[in-house]
Amino acid sequence: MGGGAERAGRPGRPRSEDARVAVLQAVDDLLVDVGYAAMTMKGIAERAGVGRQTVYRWWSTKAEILLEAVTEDAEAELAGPAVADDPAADLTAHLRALTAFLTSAPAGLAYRALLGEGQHDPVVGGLLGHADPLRAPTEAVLARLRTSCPGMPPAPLAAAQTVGPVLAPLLAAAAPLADDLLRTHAELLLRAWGQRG
Amino acid sequence: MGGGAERAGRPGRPRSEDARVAVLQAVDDLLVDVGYAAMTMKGIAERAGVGRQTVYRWWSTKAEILLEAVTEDAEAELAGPAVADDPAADLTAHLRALTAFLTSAPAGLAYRALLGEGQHDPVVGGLLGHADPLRAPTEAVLARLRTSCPGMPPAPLAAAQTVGPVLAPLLAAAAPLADDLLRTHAELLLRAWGQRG
Amino acid sequence: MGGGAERAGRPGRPRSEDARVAVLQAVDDLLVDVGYAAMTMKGIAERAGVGRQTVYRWWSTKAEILLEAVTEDAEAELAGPAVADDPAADLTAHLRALTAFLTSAPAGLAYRALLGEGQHDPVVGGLLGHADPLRAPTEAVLARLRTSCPGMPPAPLAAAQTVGPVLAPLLAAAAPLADDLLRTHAELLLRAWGQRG
Amino acid sequence: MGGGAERAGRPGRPRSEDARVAVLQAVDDLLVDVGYAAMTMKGIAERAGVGRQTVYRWWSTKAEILLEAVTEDAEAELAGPAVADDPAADLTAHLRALTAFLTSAPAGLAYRALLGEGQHDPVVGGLLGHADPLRAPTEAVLARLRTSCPGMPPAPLAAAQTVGPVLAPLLAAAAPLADDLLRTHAELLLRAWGQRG
DNA sequence: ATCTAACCGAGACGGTACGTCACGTCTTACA
DNA sequence: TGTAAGACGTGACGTACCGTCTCGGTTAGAT
Repeated sequence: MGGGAERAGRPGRPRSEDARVAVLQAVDDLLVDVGYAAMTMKGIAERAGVGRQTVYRWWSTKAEILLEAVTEDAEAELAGPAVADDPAADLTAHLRALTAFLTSAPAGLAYRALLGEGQHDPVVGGLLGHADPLRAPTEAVLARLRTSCPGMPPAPLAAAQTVGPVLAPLLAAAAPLADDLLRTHAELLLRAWGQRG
Repeated sequence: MGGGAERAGRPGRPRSEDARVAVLQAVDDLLVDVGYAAMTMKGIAERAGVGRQTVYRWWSTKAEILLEAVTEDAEAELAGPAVADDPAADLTAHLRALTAFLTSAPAGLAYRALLGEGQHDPVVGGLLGHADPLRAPTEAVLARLRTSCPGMPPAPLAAAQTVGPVLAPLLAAAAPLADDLLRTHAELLLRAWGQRG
Repeated sequence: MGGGAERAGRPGRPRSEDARVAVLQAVDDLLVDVGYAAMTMKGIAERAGVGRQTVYRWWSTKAEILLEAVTEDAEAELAGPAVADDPAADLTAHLRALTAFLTSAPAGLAYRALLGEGQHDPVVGGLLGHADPLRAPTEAVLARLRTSCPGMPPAPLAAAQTVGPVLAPLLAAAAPLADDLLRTHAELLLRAWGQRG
Repeated sequence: MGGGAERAGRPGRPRSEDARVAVLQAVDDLLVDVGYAAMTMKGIAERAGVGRQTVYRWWSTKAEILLEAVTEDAEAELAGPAVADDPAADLTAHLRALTAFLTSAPAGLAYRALLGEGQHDPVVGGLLGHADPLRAPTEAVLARLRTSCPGMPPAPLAAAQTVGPVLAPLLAAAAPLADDLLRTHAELLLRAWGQRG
């Protein structure tokens, strides 16, 4: 991976931060310009103005580069801006942010591309499983709701019930849930979780 | 697509059904043997004992072949076997069948591969949107439940709430929901839908 | 070959003269339009409006078709038009006709193409050796000259000395001998042959 | 062409001389083993143990490779070994060497193949026109003869009269002139050139 | 002020899949 | 039987990208 542990006074020329940033930027650009499938390691190196070997030295696959490029951005873009004191409004706002992220944000497109690649390549699937950028924001929302939802199920199911109905139509049909259905979704979740099982 | 309209007494040698079947079988085999990513048009043709041009004549991409290979099988494997008279049991059984299909069945693996490809290639995404093999079985179950669920939301959301929480963890983390959580998921859905909104 | 022996009351549909002529015409056209190298059996059949199998039934290679198409034309185009009573003028006229045939006439281009193919394919080389369209006209001229040339060498060498200096620059450099050099060539030949060895 | 201008301290990995030599050798071998027509770029690359792209990087066609492979060899093989003081013997020796080269020497076979290809492909024809391997040796012989031949015509015709009668029967009939006719040919040439026009 | 080691760009290397083309054969319906 | 049409298995085409390697050069810490 690109990050890597810092190395103290090692001899030799240090890694070029310019090159690293140029590669990450090139990946972002290419994803928008040509799409994930048409993106190649060769193309990334050329777009970044970087030697091919330099790319291979720090990353193994385009998915790895994309994951690094996307990781920080995702959390920033998904961080619920203002928290309403109304649970339904709070949850609905999160669902809307999630939908917007997945359909419009560059990082969201990258995430969907990675998710797709994860179905083909188990290594990518594993990386995503450990570094799922959707998890932290979702768990933050659920933590706020937990006090008013005594019947909320264990975290994995609660997260799946929250995110799944938003994610699935996007992945399976490339069509997001309508905006009013997001609100209905939030209300139904809270109703189900409202009473102790 | 491989099917194509029937043609009456056209001149020329007719399409070889042998070749068509051999290609579809080869795709099934290769998906299991080498995985979607390592599957190539060249490899498909060779495994099928068929000319490369013959493959290209009837299909454009490996995704198209896979979609044809999988379409019929999917519905058969997902057809709810026995319908319990208990709604919760009925729904839970469907969710289990769905999980099993997606994690174990060859057609399920193919579906996930296609879903992944759909994130990269909009054409494949469109094909899946129109021929989603999960839709019909799910709507059949929901139709049975509708009488006892006066609060069930519109079909798109109801289907998303049913399938999404099962699908999302599989796609995002390659980890299915635990079996008991499927049961809890079903009960929570029925609770939310039980009372009129 | 296309010609073939006549067959008396054989059963079945007789060979289509239309198809035969269309193929020969197509070969002529294609040679001019796209050149020999780009000419294919498939293209010939399509240009002739004829089934591919029909071409293969009567000819094996494009060279064979071309040879049949060219054979008659060649002698006609090379038949010395008017015979001068001056041997030098007679010979020079023949050399000029030969040069014109090889550089300009469609049949001449076809002959050069066949000659080229003969270097690669011994079968074509053999066909040409037996059906050389240049031989008969050349021998006719030499026969007329023989009375005034007591030193003319045996026919193979005489023909080679006559035709070779015209042919070689064309084949090796795609550049014909200049017109006045043709005249000089004729005069030198006659001088060499004029006195008994 | 394979040669190319020398490049000073250019960046990047330099061209592999091993690969270049292997390709030229492979072409020589294949010409003998399978003939020109059956020789393919793919086959050349495989026989040379070289990537296909490497072949295409430096040469466009098999003819180009063959031309490079043959250029040096040709002059060496045709260099008149010993020069007799008798003009007729000198010229006859050259004609015999030429015949042997064209009928037996590997480079001669390659030259004939190129000559054939030149009839189909004008690019090859042009290359041959500029790099005709027969020209230099022939002109060397004619230069030696010129003092004793006051009637020798301009160089293009003299060369054509010398080489043409040897070359033409080989190309048109795949049959060389008989050995004694070569001697006769030389004597007739010298007789024609001996007296001033 | 070297020396050494790791980095950098460029680009050629042996491979392999791409999608297309033509090969020569075959299998139809029709004449 | 001959014919036009057209699909068949085969295999070369020329291109693109793979991941590796080898150049000349650069940039640091260690000597």
